Amino acid sequence: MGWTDERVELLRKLWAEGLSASQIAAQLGGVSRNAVIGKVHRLKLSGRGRTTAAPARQKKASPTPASRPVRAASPARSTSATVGATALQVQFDAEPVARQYLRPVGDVVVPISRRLDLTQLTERTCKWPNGDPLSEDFHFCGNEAGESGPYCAYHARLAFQPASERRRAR
DNA sequence: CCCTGATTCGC
DNA sequence: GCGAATCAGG
Repeated sequence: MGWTDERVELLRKLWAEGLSASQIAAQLGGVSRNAVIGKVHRLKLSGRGRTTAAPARQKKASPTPASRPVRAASPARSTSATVGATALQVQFDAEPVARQYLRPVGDVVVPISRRLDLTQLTERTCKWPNGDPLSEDFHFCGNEAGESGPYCAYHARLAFQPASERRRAR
C-alpha cells in the first residue's frame, strides 16, 4: 500500500491532532507504525507534543563484528521549543473534553469508524461498539483487528490499558 | 512488560 | 521514497 495523496493527508491530520504513530497506522491500515513515523519524518513533520527527545543516535553502521565505528559525539541538536500547544496526549474515551475535536465527521473520535452493522463484522474487524446500543446510531468500529484480539490496535488499548492502570493504581 | 518517537540503512 | 530494525526513553 503506497502513500496516496489522501492517505498522506489523513496522516498529517491525525498527526497534527496528536494521535500516536501506532494509532494512525491502525487507522490507515496496511502500514506499520514505523512506516508512519518514517513518513512523518520524510514529510518533515515531527515534534508536536514531543515525546522522547532526540539525542542524535548513532548505531547500526557496520555489520562487521570486527569493526568498531568511532563514536561521533556532537549532537548539535537543540530542541527547538516551538510548539506551545499540544503538549499532552489525548486520553479520551468518554471524557467530555475529548468530544470537542473528535467530531469532525459526526462520528466517534478515534479511528474512522466504519459504522459497521453487526452482520458486517468479520473476524478481522474491530468489534468495538460505538454509541448507544439502544440507539439506531449504534455501530461497530470496524477497523482492522489483528488476530490478537477482537479490537483494532486503538480500541484494544482503550479496552485493556485501563486494566493495567487499575492494577498499578490500585 | 507495555508503550512512545527517532534514527539508520538496505531495499 | 519506503519501512524494518534498532535505539532510546517513559
